[in-house]
Amino acid sequence: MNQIQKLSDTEMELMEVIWECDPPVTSTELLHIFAGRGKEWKAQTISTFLSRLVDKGALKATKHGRTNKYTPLITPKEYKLAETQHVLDEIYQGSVKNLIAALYDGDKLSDEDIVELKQWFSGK
Amino acid sequence: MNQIQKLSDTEMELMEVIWECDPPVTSTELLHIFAGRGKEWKAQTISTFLSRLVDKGALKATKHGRTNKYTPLITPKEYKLAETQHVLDEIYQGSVKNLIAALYDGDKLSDEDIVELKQWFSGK
DNA sequence: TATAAATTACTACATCGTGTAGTGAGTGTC
DNA sequence: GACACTCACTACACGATGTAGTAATTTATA
Repeated sequence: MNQIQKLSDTEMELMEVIWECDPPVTSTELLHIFAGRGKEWKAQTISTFLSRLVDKGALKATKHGRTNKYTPLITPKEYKLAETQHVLDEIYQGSVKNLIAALYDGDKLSDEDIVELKQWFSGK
Repeated sequence: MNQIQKLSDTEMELMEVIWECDPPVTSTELLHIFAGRGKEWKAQTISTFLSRLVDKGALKATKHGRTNKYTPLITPKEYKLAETQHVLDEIYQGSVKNLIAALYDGDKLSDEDIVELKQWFSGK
């Protein structure tokens, strides 16, 4: 399993977009997508982030002629799961029960939540 | 509810110790506690962290003569809960069910976990 | 085939958070 | 009143981050 380094907010923004539009993508495509959303980045800015994402193991670059095509090495699911696992380990000794209990004790579990979860578990 | 800023690793280390030994505490007390654990910090280093923790809203300082006494403004529970809530909101749209489902889909929920959780929920 | 246009790789740089600590000023203590 | 201690303020190096310039390479084109 690939260890993935923590991504910064902007790096995540890039990844979200890359995950959405079906990869592989080029820096120019991304440039246009972001321009369309009002993010007027310079081409180099995008390139820098792409390189860093490659360095961090989130993307793979393959040269097609003069252009790089970037492909994700992780899925959003995997990344989010890793984040979650991290929190779980750090704060709750890896125990989901501890997590749930903490939320409950902290009044973060509404009655509806509980009903929903009971139902969910009854299906397992 | 007090908004608390994110604490760095070392800041958390301080907080953990402060939470353990019953507050309020002075910088000198902390200095000795850390010295006892092999953390040979300068007095000023501790002081700086304490100020920052005050700035971040994690501690309150009250002057007793020349000395400051520091009292936590949040409990470990509260802090951890806030962290958890943050992740929950960021990644799972605040839905505990989404979280659980993601863990399940990612094979992070063992059979024992499920049994344990079912049992826990049956008590609610 | 020489040149223009595009894209990447390398480098730069300001800003911020962090870990670590010095200095000087104020305030109890003897 | 001299001394010692503690705090507030300031400093600083380092790494991450956001942003981008420059130079080299490569492709399309005149």
